[in-house]
Amino acid sequence: MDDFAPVRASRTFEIIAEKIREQIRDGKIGSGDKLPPERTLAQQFGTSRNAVREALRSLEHAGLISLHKGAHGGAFITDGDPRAISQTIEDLMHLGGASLANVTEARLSIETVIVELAAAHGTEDDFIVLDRNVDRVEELTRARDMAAKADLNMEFHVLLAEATGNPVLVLLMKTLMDLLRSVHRPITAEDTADIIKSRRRFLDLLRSRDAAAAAAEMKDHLTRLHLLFSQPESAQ
Amino acid sequence: MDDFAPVRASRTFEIIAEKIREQIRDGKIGSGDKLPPERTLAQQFGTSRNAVREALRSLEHAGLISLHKGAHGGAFITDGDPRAISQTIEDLMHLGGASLANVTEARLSIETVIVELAAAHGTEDDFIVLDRNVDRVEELTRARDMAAKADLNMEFHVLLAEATGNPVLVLLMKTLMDLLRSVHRPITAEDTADIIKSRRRFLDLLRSRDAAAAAAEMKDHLTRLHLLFSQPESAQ
DNA sequence: CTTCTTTAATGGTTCTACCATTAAACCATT
DNA sequence: AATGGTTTAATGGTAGAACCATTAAAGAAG
Repeated sequence: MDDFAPVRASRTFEIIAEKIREQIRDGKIGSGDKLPPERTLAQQFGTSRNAVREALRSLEHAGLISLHKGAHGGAFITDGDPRAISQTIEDLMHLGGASLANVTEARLSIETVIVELAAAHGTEDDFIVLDRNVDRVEELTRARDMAAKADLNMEFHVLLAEATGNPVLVLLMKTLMDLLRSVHRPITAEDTADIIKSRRRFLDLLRSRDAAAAAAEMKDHLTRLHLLFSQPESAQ
Repeated sequence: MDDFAPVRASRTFEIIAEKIREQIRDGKIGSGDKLPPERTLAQQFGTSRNAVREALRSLEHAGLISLHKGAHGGAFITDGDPRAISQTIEDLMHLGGASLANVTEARLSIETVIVELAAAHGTEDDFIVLDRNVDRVEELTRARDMAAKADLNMEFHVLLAEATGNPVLVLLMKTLMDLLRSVHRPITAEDTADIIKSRRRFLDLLRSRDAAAAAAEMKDHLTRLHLLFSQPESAQ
């Protein structure tokens, strides 16, 4: 591996960014808090406003802060936006030559693992949240609100990841969903009844802690969707 | 999900960054190429150098470019640095409250999947590369070069991911390894003989395309290491 | 031919000024 | 009093010029 990478903590804006990161790590500032205005920060750190801005730019790109203009604007600590990662992966995909099929395969693989862990560690509360999601999908299907339905369908997978109790897996799933969303066409109306039925079966299996059967059900469902990929309209 | 996010493509440095991204996507500039100097870019885009610098900052944080000072320095297109993602995930872990155990669990899960795919899609060339890695680990063990050995051991997992032929999985594995490396203590000398033996068995199973047995061997090995975690010295 | 010095290119930093947007305070009309 | 417009101050965004620090190459000295 390429260890011994040049250290370069020399640049002042990196130091500034690191100091702010520290404050977040140490809990001195947390989600929702506002950082002082740029001019104040520049004075406090004894640097130029430019350096502060470049530091904020870096933190913003990392999804740690979000900037708002105007009076009572400023830099606010976010609750962690996974889109930062998605963007990065998307960039690297272009450089590394990854395809949509690669993303899909990775997603299928991770989903399988998540199902197993969710069956093992998921609580009844987790399952109820999943139930509700399916209920809402059913409603929206009747209302023919396809855009909202697509979002909910993606949310299902994220909620499933949350049932594992592992934030890292949640993050990975969110990232992959975000990636897929950026290239997907609007969802179609068809197959929805099937999806809902499959989901209900899946949740039953999850409740009975039958990881293998649940994984099989999910895999079955996903590969069926996977087939739709090559066709003009696909989804989720 | 939180769609309808504020668009905000207004800021000029974002437009600049996007233009450069486009050039990379369209292949007009590629890995290793050098961007024009900041002053030139500012002139070309008709903006201030400040805006250009903030755009470059963003691209740098994304791991797309790397900046070098001095004559013949400049902004060079990289081949995609996964450390950008690691940093981001590390940040989000702090915000989201993820633990080292969470990372380890995620890694174990993904590793299992990777083994299966590697057994299915890996070529003899891939396996040879893995053989060589184990050979080198053996050498370094005799030479007692622990630092280099630790790197090689991590490389093994990345190489295994490469055997799946899926760049996304490679990226995920690199990221997780990078995360683990940042918190790991130096590897110990013990158990190395076991590791090497286990790896050789593992490669044999991989060659015979016995995904299940290979996964079992790897899982066995990893969980044994996992146990060492709670003890003062651990590794890889 | 080697070694030191100079030089020019380039990113890093600072400073100052001004623009654009936003929310709140204020005021005027109804 | 309620409504609606206007001003104002706070704050991020942009611009431009000057200077510093570092680096690699060219040139000078030995």
